[in-house]
Amino acid sequence: METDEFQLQQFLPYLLNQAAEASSLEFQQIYKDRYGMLRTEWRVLFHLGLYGRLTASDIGQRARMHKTKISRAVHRLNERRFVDRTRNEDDRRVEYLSLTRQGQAAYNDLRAVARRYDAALMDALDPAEAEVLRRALLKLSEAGPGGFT
Amino acid sequence: METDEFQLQQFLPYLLNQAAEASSLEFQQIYKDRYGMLRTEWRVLFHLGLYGRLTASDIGQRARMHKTKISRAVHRLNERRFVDRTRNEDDRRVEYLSLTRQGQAAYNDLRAVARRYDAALMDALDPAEAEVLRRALLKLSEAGPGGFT
DNA sequence: CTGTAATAGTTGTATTTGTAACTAACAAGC
DNA sequence: GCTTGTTAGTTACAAATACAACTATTACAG
Repeated sequence: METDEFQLQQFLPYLLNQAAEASSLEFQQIYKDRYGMLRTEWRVLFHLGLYGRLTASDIGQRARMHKTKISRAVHRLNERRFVDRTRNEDDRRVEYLSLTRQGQAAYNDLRAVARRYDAALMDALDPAEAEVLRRALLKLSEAGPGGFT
Repeated sequence: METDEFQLQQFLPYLLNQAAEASSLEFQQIYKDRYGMLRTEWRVLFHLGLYGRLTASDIGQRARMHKTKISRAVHRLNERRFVDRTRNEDDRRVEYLSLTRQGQAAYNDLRAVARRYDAALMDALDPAEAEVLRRALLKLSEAGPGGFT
């Protein structure tokens, strides 16, 4: 048995994807069932709930989401009266997005669920471990491997 | 400023997804450019490279991947002569999958890249942190939050 | 002004994915 | 044997995504 054998379970991108998928599954089910939202829509909703009025570009930067995804998510959220769109009259290219009353209610509800969900996930970890995990994930989110290719 | 304000950056599924996406991007580019593979195909390739001959169901269990994804990945990998399919004559429902010489070569190449890539990712973390991260990710991969809904 | 480039956001089309229904082969009860 | 159920894998169709090309508006150089 070679000791330097490559282990798939040790490959960080794989591990991260597995953990991300496993940990998202049940929560995804909740916003889908309750509000018929897709992941992109949920993300837009949460950004607006957290930061208030934003443009599509703002959300794109913060969430690292492509503008076409955002455009379509916003369209659907607006259609279902979760989001208001108001054009900036000083620069008619940009449009401000904000939650409607209904959007705010959905956000409040899902935020509460998310808090409990997060706590339940954390139960699998001890507190020190959880803290290190968060820090590490933030670092990894910043960028990929430094100038790999 | 409320101290119990929900923070999106603290929500584990979100953090995990961000980190997974960021950390997969460049590697994804490599197997796509060099071998025209999709993520599902890469995963099948790696499972066969690591564990040798497997059935589609075996891969599905190990990788937590749906059978239709595997079916399609195997089809394409076979088409491009990366994997061989041989029917089990004792039970003609099952089919054994294994790497061709060409598949083995691709696996060897990508495994080497993955090792270096992983090392580069790890450089952003200190060793103790990396160890905790791996353990935590494995725990989270096992299951979602315990009986949440 | 006018032409060129940049920015915000949208739409079109080809890929990919998810879900359910399907075929084929085996197993087990009667 | 024949029905019923189960398992392995595939296929069909709807939904979602990626990528490129597009419109509309502003900026700015000459």
